[in-house]
Amino acid sequence: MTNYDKKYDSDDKYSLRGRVFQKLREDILSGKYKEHEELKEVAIGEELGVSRTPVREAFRQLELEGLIKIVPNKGAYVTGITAKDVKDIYMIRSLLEGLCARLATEKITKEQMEEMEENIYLADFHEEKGHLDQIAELDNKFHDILYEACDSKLLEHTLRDFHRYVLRVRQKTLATNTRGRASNEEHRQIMEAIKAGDASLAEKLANQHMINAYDNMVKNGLKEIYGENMTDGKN
Amino acid sequence: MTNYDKKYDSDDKYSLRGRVFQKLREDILSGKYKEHEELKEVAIGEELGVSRTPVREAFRQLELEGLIKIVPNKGAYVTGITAKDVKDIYMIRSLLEGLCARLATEKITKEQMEEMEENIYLADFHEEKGHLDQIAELDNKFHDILYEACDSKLLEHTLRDFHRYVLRVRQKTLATNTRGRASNEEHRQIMEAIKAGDASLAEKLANQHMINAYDNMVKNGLKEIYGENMTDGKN
DNA sequence: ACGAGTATAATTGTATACAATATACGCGAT
DNA sequence: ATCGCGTATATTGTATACAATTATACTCGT
Repeated sequence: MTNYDKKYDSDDKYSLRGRVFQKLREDILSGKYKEHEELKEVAIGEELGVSRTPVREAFRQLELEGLIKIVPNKGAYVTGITAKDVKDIYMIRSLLEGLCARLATEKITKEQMEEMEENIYLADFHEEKGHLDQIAELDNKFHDILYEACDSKLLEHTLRDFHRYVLRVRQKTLATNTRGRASNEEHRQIMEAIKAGDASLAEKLANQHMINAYDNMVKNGLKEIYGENMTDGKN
Repeated sequence: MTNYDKKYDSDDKYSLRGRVFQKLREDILSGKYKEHEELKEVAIGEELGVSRTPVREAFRQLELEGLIKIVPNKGAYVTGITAKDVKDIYMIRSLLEGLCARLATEKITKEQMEEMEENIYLADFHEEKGHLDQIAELDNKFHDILYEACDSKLLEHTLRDFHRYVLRVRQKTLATNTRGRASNEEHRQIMEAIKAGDASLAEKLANQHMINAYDNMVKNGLKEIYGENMTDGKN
């Protein structure tokens, strides 16, 4: 019997392809490669000291993650996120994070619950100290815990994708204002609803948490960041 | 200025990689390659008359579509769908198809509306005649139209992914009983809600449409098909 | 007969060579 | 000057060669 169902990271750190994939994803999300920039196989291969083969395979993965777009016989381009895309993602996430919280209410383990409480405690601490990087990291972590707790591989995977997709935008806004405190307070309420076993409440709070996050983004600078595309998202 | 944002199929039909990708996807969904079966690069390359290179790249894409799982240095295996996966997908789809219908209510074009009405009309016809294949195809088509009509690339893409993912299961059950008629009737109600501009009703109906589809699957044979994994999905 | 260890084969991972395609440039005609 | 066209160049697509890893089979000792 083979062990096909063992848990392997699809982006393994040990193959060249995996390393290239991770590096490029990091560089795109961090903004090293800007929107619509063309990624050339040889250039990236030389920069990382590998041949085109693993680079090309990494490209295929990046494309399906939505980070680049490959045009046959032409090239690979970093995908742009329009303001409308961001709005759509938050609408979708609002529903799915709600579902996730609802499911987590019944499925969460004691360890995960503790991790969640610790996360909120730590976030409070760093909020007081004004450690913006840690706050952003803990915010991501909270959602990761929630995704894991819902006990649905598919939902977890889907939410992670969307979450990652908006990281570029989210980090900038979370670090520039007082949303951190409010966000953590909402995390606390979600956590307490889950702890109390109130699935409906947890769902509703998670729904609203996303709506608030989005509203905040719109208020604080989404327009500047993606100004030229804002017309699309006017709706 | 480059035309990076033009619409190209990510699975282009003209490159070898694209053709391999489509062929393998088709073969997996149709059941030619069974669950947990190992796909070997050389074997598939020879069968299709191509080298390993395009096959390997197609594999990367298939993995991110969730159809196969690549274990580093070992091989590529067709992923199994557990009963729990199916349940999760329908939960997710219930929410997202609802969102899709809601958005479509405001965004649908006259052409799409007509296409939808025609779809339902045709489905009625084939239902009378008992043309099971056409019924299944029209069912898929209805959802495709709806996805397009919501005017959200991301939501459309997400829903298409899930839809495709359960095709293996869905076809079997839709073709074996009287769900076809009920399904088309629900399509009609959704369509009329959209036509009447009642977004909330359209959303609610689409939600329920998915729940009904799932319930029907459970009643009619999901257990047989994925019997050995049903315990996971007990919930 | 059984298991450890090792050689052998099969398979994937990576690099390179070659082919096809798209882009850029230059040259000439108008 | 501008447009058309052909050649040169760059870039991606594919095939093949080689390296590394994993699976298999066999030998040998007990």
